[in-house]
Amino acid sequence: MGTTQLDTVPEPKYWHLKTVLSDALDSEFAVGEILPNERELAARFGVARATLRQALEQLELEGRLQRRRGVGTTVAPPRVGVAVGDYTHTWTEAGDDTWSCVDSVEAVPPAAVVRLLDTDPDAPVHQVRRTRVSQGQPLAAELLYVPAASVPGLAAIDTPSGLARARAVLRELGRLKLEGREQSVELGSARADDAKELDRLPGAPVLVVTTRYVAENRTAAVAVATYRADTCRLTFGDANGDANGVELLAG
Amino acid sequence: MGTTQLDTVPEPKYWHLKTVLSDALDSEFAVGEILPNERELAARFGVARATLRQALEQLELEGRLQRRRGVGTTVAPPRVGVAVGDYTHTWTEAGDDTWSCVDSVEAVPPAAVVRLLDTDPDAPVHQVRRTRVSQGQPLAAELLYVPAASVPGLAAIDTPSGLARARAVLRELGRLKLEGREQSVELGSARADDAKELDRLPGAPVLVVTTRYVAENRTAAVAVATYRADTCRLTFGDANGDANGVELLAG
DNA sequence: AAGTGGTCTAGACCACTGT
DNA sequence: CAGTGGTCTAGACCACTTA
Repeated sequence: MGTTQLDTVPEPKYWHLKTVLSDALDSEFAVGEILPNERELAARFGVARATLRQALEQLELEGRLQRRRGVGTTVAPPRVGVAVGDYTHTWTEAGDDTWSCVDSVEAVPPAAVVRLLDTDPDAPVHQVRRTRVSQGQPLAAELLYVPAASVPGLAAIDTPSGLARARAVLRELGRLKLEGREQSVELGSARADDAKELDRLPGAPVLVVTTRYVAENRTAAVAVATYRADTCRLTFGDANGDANGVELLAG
Repeated sequence: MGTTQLDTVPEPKYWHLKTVLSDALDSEFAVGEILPNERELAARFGVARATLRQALEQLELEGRLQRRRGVGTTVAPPRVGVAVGDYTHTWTEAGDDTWSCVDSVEAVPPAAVVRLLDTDPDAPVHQVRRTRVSQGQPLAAELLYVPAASVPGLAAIDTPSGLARARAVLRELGRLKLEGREQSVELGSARADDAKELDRLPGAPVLVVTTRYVAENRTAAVAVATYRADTCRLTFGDANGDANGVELLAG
């Protein structure tokens, strides 16, 4: 298997520390259990606190730990599998694991989104903010960009803004017959507003899912959803008949 | 748009620094250009080097920068879109953007993979190592787990190990008629062996794509591919007719 | 050999959470 | 309030690349 070469390169301390801690998590700790605080752990391992933190950071990145300021470091449960590749809950708003609207405004989208929408760079579009929650835990925050052309039935002065308006946009969007969809996933860091929805600090690692919805041979809408990278595993089922959206890839 | 509230919470220095640097990258630097070194940048902004590094780290995570020890920090090109959701190049080995075999051994897979394979926990399986390269840049390292039952035509003593054996396993695997596939994406950190293939340091952030191949109502194989999170954007096309695997979501 | 980013230290203070 | 994790400093040394 792996290179059994005698490490000519000495392993960094934090890397070794991470391995030791990881093993300890498997054998000596239960999910939800709280670890000794950072100062004590650092002392116990004979390293500076910064070095210990480097190890903890990696373990949190891998979804093994959860750190909360003022509280402590706890052992994280296994990541939740979140379906992002099926059509079942696209615009609907019902059940435990679906999107729920927050609000809506009309504004000019960022340049990156304009490229996908192929609208006028200065043309305002409907922006609908949604969040996805499962089992009480916030999973994702989304910003949906809907050109006015995609919701012709929506009177501009229908409702000024807010939740009612968001629902109105989605209702109109539901009339469209989707012909296809393109998605991409990349690593990002949470913007301040998203971080707030996700109950994380700004800059927290997130998986950014960009979806381009195609209808009538045009881009009907673009969604940019940021999922908590520490707690989520995104699933793209191809031949699975899972009823609800949240399901594990493993048994 | 953004909360225009007067920040009751003072912004961390590294966060503000990141914003400033990000803007500078957009306006004053070209792709591939080399930045001033960390010590000088830190002095220029009047912060400790560790603080500056925290900002650089985030920008690297977002794919804006590329740091190489002994060389310097350069402005990264936009992320490459990598198709992971189509069937075209599954076992084949040809062209610029495909998998190329490295070697193969027979060994007992880790527990997490055993759960997906539903084989005996102690039963060895064929493991094929592959790498995915595009435009000279390594994109991903993969470990394919193939139970002996999926490749009945392969004599156990066909070839001892190495590249020839890897090709033999894939050839036999090609005889199977795939019925479906399940994929998941999650954030991870590169193991030492993967990091070497990806030309990164151990612990570098990666997107781990786990694929379960289904044939004849059984799990034919499981692939665990780790993509460089800094340089890759994974695309899951649903209605796109892109010929080659590497294509942008945007135009 | 010089210059780069990567690791590590031993402190300090701040922001947040609970009681 | 005491205790937690988050930020920040000013140094030091190491590993690596390039010339």
